[in-house]
Amino acid sequence: MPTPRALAREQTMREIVRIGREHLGEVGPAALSLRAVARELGVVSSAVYRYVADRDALLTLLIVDAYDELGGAVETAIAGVRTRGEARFRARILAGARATREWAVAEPSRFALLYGTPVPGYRAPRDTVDPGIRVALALVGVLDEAYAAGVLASPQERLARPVRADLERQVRELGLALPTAALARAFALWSGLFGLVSFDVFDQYGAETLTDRGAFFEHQVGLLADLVGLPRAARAS
Amino acid sequence: MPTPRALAREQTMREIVRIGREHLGEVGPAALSLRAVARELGVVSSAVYRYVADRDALLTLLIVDAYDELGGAVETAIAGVRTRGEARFRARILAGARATREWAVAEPSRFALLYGTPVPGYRAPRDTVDPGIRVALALVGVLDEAYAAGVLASPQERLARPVRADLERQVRELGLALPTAALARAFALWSGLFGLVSFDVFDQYGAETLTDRGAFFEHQVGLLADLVGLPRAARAS
DNA sequence: GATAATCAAGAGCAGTGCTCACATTTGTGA
DNA sequence: TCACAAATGTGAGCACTGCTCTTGATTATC
Repeated sequence: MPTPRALAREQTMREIVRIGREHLGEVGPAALSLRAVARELGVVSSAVYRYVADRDALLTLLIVDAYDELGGAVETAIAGVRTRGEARFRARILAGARATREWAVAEPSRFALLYGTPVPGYRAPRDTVDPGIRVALALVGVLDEAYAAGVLASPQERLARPVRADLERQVRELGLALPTAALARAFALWSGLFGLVSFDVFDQYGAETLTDRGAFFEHQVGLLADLVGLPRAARAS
Repeated sequence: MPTPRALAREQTMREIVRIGREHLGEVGPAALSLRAVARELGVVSSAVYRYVADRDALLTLLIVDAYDELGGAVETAIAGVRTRGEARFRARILAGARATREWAVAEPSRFALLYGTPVPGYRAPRDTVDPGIRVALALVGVLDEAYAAGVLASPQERLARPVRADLERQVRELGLALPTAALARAFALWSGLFGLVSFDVFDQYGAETLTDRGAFFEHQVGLLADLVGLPRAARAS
């Protein structure tokens, strides 16, 4: 039976995260201010240190929060795909990628918090790694299923010994059916996806280079899906 | 004939950039302090505003500086490739990619300044876009040559209309021989490369996932080179 | 040589993260 | 029930930040 004080504490905690998230949306990670959060919480600045050790601790809270939301969005997007047959895997990857981009475009500051410059002096604690790889796991999961269904082309390039060893360990730890070379390609999909989204959100293409970034993204993800060995919908039968 | 004062000014300017670059290496973009630069310059904090309008202006200076160095490194790496025959294009792309990663690993803060979270409230001015695409241009140049030499496979996927229009304009403006679909793939190479480097520099792979990141990177870039249509060295003759 | 542009200094404003001594509230064991 | 201890909030304070403004010194130019 939780004491009322504990309840109040939990609620204050949630409130802090809420306000932090809100401010993050307005100013970006580097400018996030504990004092401003305290102000909006209606409390003097030093009081918030009773709940949050550090500015870094607040960032960690917000990082986990953001990872969770992004991970959830990608997972539900993948789960919501209704396509049937061999094309379903490619459709799932596309849906997950689209969800990633849409979340990032809608929440650029939070995306930046996760995949941009690490905040100065900030070292990610343990709690952030599990939610951090959720998106990657979702993508790899789809590819693993595709492989099990015999839809995924098996790459035949050879891997250097240390790379092979690392990937074999990953395959074991995650309990995958995927061959190691295919897992390597899954990594390419993952980092490629975030390269695309970063360039988009951080405006790395010139301002007037692309008129329809959504369509461009779609095409690029299609290329990544090719790379990873997923067949195109229109089969050359 | 430049007056001595103008000379002094230029030298001070260079000194500011030098110190800024140095501090950047220690603290990261968000924590870069004009006051600290002034201190090390041996001058009171307000004096540096005679040379640099803003903290943002200093960042712009450093951004251009970093873009130039990275661009130069990539260009000389590409120019230094001695491989002959059809394999030379792939070797050049690999060399450029390697140079990118090596520069980024050696200068994580400056890489972050270029490709990480845009600094809060910072809007890139005109001066930064030209040096900003130097790496991209170098890569595209290699691919264009490869295409002209008949070594680059021509992709046959179709492009959505807005994407095709944008890419066609790019082809025209840059005076490329490359088909638009190949340019699309060149973009994939570009963003993929920076996705890889970002993940590496910003520690996005778990801390203990990869034991030999250099080898892993090499493999991944190889995949991107495949994607873009460059033939592997070992031909299946 | 007088005038005007340039540069440096120093004080000051508003903001930041964070610490500490202190007061108040709240939970708990004797 | 009451005293004691833990938890929570306050306000002052330190050292730092970006940036502005006034004042004084230096330097170029007419």
